[in-house]
Amino acid sequence: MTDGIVERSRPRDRILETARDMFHKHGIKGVGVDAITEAAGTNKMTLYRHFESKDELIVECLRANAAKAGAMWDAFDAEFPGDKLAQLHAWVRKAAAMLNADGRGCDMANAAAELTEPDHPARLVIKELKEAQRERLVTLCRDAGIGQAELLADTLSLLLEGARVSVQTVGSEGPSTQFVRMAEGLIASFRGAAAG
Amino acid sequence: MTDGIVERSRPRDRILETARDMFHKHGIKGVGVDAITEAAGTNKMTLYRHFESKDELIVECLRANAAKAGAMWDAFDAEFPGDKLAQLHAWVRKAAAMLNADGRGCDMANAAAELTEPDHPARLVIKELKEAQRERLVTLCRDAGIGQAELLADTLSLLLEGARVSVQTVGSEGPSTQFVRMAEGLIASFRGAAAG
DNA sequence: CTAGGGTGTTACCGGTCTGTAACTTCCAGA
DNA sequence: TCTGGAAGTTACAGACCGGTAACACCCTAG
Repeated sequence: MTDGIVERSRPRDRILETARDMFHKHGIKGVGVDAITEAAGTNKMTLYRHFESKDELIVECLRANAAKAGAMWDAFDAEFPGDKLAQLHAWVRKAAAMLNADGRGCDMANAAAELTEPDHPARLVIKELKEAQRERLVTLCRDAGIGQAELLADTLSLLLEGARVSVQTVGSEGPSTQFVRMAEGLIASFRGAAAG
Repeated sequence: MTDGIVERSRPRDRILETARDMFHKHGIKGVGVDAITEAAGTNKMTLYRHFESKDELIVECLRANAAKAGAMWDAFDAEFPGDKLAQLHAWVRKAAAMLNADGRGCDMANAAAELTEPDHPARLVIKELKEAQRERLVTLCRDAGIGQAELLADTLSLLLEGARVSVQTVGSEGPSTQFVRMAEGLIASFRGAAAG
């Protein structure tokens, strides 16, 4: 009974939240709409009144995930207003904390692995949301005064993405344990280099 | 008609090869055993005479993948016998080449994303095969005379793993384009540091 | 030539999947 | 109190899934 989340709220919200949780835990193709609606304390007809298909529900879940990630960034800015470097270090800490939180990787990456049809509606939003996240990290690095901001941001992105899949494949005791060390080393190294 | 591979060979081999190809392209849950056997030019009964279940077929495919990867390592050793550093650079080049080969990431990582049941037979072999690959890369780094061989190997692993999912999510024009640059920079940096 | 094992064929089982139809119930707002 | 829309219920369609049974075939080893 781990998939609860049946607090009283509007059915659409319950369905969205439950679907996010279950997609994350069991994968997209591993969860049927019946299971979602049951866990959300409602029924299939209500789901199809709010979402025209399972695919649209998937897309909506991905967007909701991105919104939550965006809120995380805003929290960094609120916690260290103006101090971009502190925000970057906060990003590293937060990323590492989420690594050990659960053994499931990034929902977008997992969705991309599952939804292989090249024209699946989810693929477009995955790409656009990932690009937005990259842009945000690049901007943070640049505003933190780092010279090769793009390269650092991309390296950190790949490291984190890799750490997530590593946790998923070999567990949290594998290479991902070194993520903070790698990331901090990189930031220090890039800070040491000449700024543009 | 992209899923062919119906050359005349023993049915078991055809099934295994076809399944590897189709799992890679369409994901595990995206391919049914009927589709595999049809593409392999045989039928479902023959499949179940050679594999006791789809899960066992999946495991066998993963092992075959690992064997192919192992052959790649042997090729490095044959091409640059004794020169471990050259083999490491060859590894980087090969990894980068495979990145742009197709937009699908690592089969093991994809399988781990799809097969969420914690006791799925595939999860065990994924972990053991990934750990073997890590061991091999660590050994190569160590034999190349790098001091912090484990840290370099783990960093390179995460970078590659991350690059693979990046290709899968935003395409080959994203952060993964910088993979070689990142990897070579890391190797140079680790070589510059003091050796144990 | 014959026997037997590997293979192919067809049909089927029970279950699950997404998605829909038709109808009832409930509840809030006028 | 009445009404209209949102939500719940039941049943179903049509497809696909993994897996099995029973039987016909073919080809090679003896």
